[in-house]
Formats: sequence, C-alpha cells, structure tokens
Amino acid sequence: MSRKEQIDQVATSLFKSRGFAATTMRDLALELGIEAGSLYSHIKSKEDILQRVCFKMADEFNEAFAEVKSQDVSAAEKLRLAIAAHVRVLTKNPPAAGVFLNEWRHLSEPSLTQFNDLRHAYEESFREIVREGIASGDFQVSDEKFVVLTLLSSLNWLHMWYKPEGKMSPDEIAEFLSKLLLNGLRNF
Amino acid sequence: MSRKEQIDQVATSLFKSRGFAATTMRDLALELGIEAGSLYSHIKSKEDILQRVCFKMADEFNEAFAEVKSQDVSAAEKLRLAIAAHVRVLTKNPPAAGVFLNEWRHLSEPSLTQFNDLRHAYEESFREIVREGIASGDFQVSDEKFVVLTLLSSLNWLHMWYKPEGKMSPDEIAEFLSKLLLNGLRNF
DNA sequence: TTTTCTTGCTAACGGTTGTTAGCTTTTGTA
DNA sequence: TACAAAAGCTAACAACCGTTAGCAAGAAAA
Repeated sequence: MSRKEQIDQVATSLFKSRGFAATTMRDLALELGIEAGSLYSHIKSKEDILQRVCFKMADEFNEAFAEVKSQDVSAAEKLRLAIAAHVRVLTKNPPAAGVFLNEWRHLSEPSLTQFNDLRHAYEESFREIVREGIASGDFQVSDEKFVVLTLLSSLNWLHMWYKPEGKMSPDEIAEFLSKLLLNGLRNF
Repeated sequence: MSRKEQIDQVATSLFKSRGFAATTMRDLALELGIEAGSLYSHIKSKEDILQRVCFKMADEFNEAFAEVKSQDVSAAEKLRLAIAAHVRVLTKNPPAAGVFLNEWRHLSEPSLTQFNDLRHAYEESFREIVREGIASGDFQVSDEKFVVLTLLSSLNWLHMWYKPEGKMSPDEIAEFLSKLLLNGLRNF
C-alpha cells in the first residue's frame, strides 16, 4: 500500500468518527506520525481525499449492482441479490461506507453535483426492481419511491455498528435483512 | 417566540443542512440579520445551542414513548404505537430531528455521556417490546438487538426527505412503516 | 422621569485552520 | 558510488474561528 493510500485510509476513519469538517490536517498528520505540511507531498488538498473516498465507494456500489442487474431472475430474487450486494460493499469497508453516506455533503461543486447524480442513479436502479416486482405481483405495495427509501435506510445504518469480528457474517446479515424486508413487501 | 428561541431555530436548520462543525457563528448571525457578536447577548456558546436542541428532542421522544409503554395491549400493537409515536416526533420538527440524530457527537463531556445514556435507554425500551413479542409468539425472530437496530434505522432517515407539504401525512407514513416492518417480523 | 432590561453594534483578542515555499533526509536504482 | 525520486521537516502565510469587552439605542417598568 502506497503512502497516499495509507493517508486516505487513516483520513477515512477520522472523517467517519469525527466528521470531515471537525478533522484537521494536523489531527491526520499526528495519527500518521508526521507533520501536517508533509501531507502535501502526497495529496493535493483535504477535499481531494474526500473526493477519492466518495467516488471510489460510488464505483463499488455500482459495480456490485451491475452484476445483479444482468441476471435473468424474478424481481424478488433480484432484490434479494441487490440487498446482498449492497450489504457486502457496506461491510467490506465500514469507515469508507460511513464517509460515503454521511460526509459527501462537504464536497464542493462540481464534484457535489456529479456525486448526487451517481447516488440518484443508484437509487433509481433499486426503484426499477421494485416497480418490476409490483408489476409481476411479487410485491403488494403501491409507492415504490417510499419503499426504496425505507429499504436503503434500513441498510445504510449498518456501518454504524457492524464489526468484522462480530458474531454475524455479512452474508448472514444480508440474509436476515432480505428476509425481513421481502416478507414485509410480500405480505403487505 | 423569544429571540433566543429564534436563534435556536435558525441554528438548528443550519446545523442540519451544513453540519455543526461547518456552521459558523457568522453564518448564523448573517441568517438572522445581525452581527456575530450580538448573538452572545442571548446565548452562552455555540455548543449551548446544540445541547438545548439535542436534549429537548430526547425529551420529546421519551415523553411520546412513555404514553405507549403504559398501555395494556399486545406486543405487536405496542410496537405499532411506538413506531407511530416515533414518526410523529420525527416529522413534527425535521431539522431538530436531523440534529438530534446526526450532530449529537459534537457534544462535549459530560453532556455527551449523558446524551448517550438517554439514547441507549430509549433503544432498550424498543428492545423490551420486541422481546415481549418474541416471548408471546407475535414475532418469529431471534435477535431482538438486530431487529431494533434495523427498525430504528429505517425510521431515522425519514427526516432526510420528509416535507410537511408532501402527499403523505405523518400518520399515513407511520401506518405504512408499521405494516411493512410488522409484517416482516411476523412472517419471518 | 428615572431606571432597568433587551437588543444590538464595533473592534479586537488569542487561537486554529488549510496550505505553501524552501530545505533536508531517506530510499531505491543505475 | 552517484543520482534521482520519494518522503519529511520547519516556519510561516493569510484567512477564519468562537468569544469578549465596552458601549449605545430603544423599550418597558418603576
């Protein structure tokens, strides 16, 4: 791992626990055992780090989803796979997930708009599955926008308490959440 | 409304949209049409505002829950009422709810510990209902901690998109969420 | 009318912020 | 060994931060 990647990693965990605005470059340097000015041999700016983390995570979510999208299965099964993929990305790197979910608003233009477009496209992909499920009769709900919002909400707090050493594996968590949410949608 | 309450209100909406750390006293003063120094005729400090907002919301959640707790109904019905109460508090003042949910970590000791105790007690109350429902057979799940985490997570993003002028009323939202989540728990 | 309270202003304080310039040290390589 | 690239240091910059002191104007209360 390069020094730059190491800086990104340590910064990510600080951004997550203290927030982007409340994390100083001197905090970050201290954590790495160097001086604040030395950071600029490796990175362009503080926001530079935030941008890399946010867009890298956006890429990972989209890549994981792309695999699901191409499969020829029922809407319910597709949603199950999408939930599992989402959970997998979320649990693979909880600090980065936390930054992706909570600190993106500190991006400045034009990155902010670009990021929001990616987010909305991702949410729209979920909505598409739910619409498909409504049409096929898999789900007995009417408002797919509301459903997807609730669905992603229940997934997106995972990074707050998930610990790799915990008793549940990412797959078990994904299975649990799929069951809970799909049952809710089926027997509405 | 006193000037102090007005300051709290404007500050709350800034804290929610920009975050506590990224909101300056000069921003706040500008929004109120006065100078930054003038704020200190009314408030003690920046964190003073945050404390008032956080603890006031904690009180509201606990008060709303207390009514539910005392009722003599089934666990499923009690959970339905608790969800409705939670949604009601959440939608009554979305900016304050947002600060309560996302900005409390900027509290300093001893307020931080005190606040966390309140939060944990509130979550424990939810767990108690779910445990009761598991014992009575209302819910077919095993891990009540995980269930409550998922449940509150799906509720707590409401403030992000809820608009009072939207087409769904708080009661309708509460009903929708109760159905979705209780169905998920029942037919697990 | 006098007094007190509320509200606000100006100007500044001590400290912190992200960032830069210029220089030195370490490391890897030919 | 010589040299270039990577990594880090020191010192400082301009800007910004929360907060305070001292004062002034108007409203309310006496």
